Amino acid sequence: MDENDGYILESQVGFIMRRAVQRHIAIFTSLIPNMTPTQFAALAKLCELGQVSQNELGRLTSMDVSTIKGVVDRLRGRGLVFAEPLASDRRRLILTPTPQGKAKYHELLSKAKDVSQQTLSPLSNSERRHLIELLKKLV
Amino acid sequence: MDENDGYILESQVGFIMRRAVQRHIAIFTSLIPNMTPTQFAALAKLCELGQVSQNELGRLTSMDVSTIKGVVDRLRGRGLVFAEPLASDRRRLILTPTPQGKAKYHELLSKAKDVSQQTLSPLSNSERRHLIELLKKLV
DNA sequence: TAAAAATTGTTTGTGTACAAATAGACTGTG
DNA sequence: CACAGTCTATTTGTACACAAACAATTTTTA
Repeated sequence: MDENDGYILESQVGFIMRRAVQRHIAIFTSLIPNMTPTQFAALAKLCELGQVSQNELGRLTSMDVSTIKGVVDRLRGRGLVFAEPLASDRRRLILTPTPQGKAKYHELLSKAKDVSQQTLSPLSNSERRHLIELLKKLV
Repeated sequence: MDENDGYILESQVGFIMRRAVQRHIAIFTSLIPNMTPTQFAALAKLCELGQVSQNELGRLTSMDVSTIKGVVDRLRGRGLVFAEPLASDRRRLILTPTPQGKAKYHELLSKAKDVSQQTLSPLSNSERRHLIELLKKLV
């Protein structure tokens, strides 16, 4: 009997996805050195919506409550996001992008597109579409 | 012009991959509650090789030197891995799976296969092969 | 052989990621 | 109205992930 019993680590979907994400983050970091992919995702979604509570932003960007708190705190610390409790529901912490936050988002948008392109650069156009389609079925 | 300028967060490859990895880790955790995917990868590779240095194991499993140290320390703490300095090159920390480590690996192997299958369950067989093929081009 | 370069491992600091526990605030039903 | 359940946010603890700096040990090369 084979020791591995037919289990090849390098062919497991989880292992490969982890490596693909690592490569993507490296590309992101090289093109956008002073912001993380997670921070950009939160800022982008917030700029798209204009106004949203912290937990709701977390849900929309697939971040756990304590993760989104850390991300938002860092964006607030950099003056890109403004937060205040909602008067009509004092549980909620309402977030708004600051003018600098909006400016930063628009400034980084084309680079963010480059990140996606560069991540997908080993693939043809039809392969890119196909990959996105398959991955969307996996979430 | 549109505010988003054609940038749809939910369609960016990095965002989708992050979500797919989150789902995969959730599946892994539900089927194998007392070990992380990373720890299992390190243990699996070590059992496959029988003997390897810590940094080399990190390279083979795509883990940074400080990441692999933490992972190995936890495996050692659970008695699954044995470590000792190599006499002929005193920089190297040589790792070996303990008998319990090998037993644990073989015990978890079929569940690890289930994790991969369940992760890919929204896809047909040909889609699964295609996804793996495309992802391998991305690493 | 002596100095320079490379390799291995450790440590520190920052940033996700998630589980679990907690507190405060709202909502719905009896 | 009361109170049970739900929702928001915070806090704590564990575990990756990586950059950067460091010490110790080979290896290279001048």
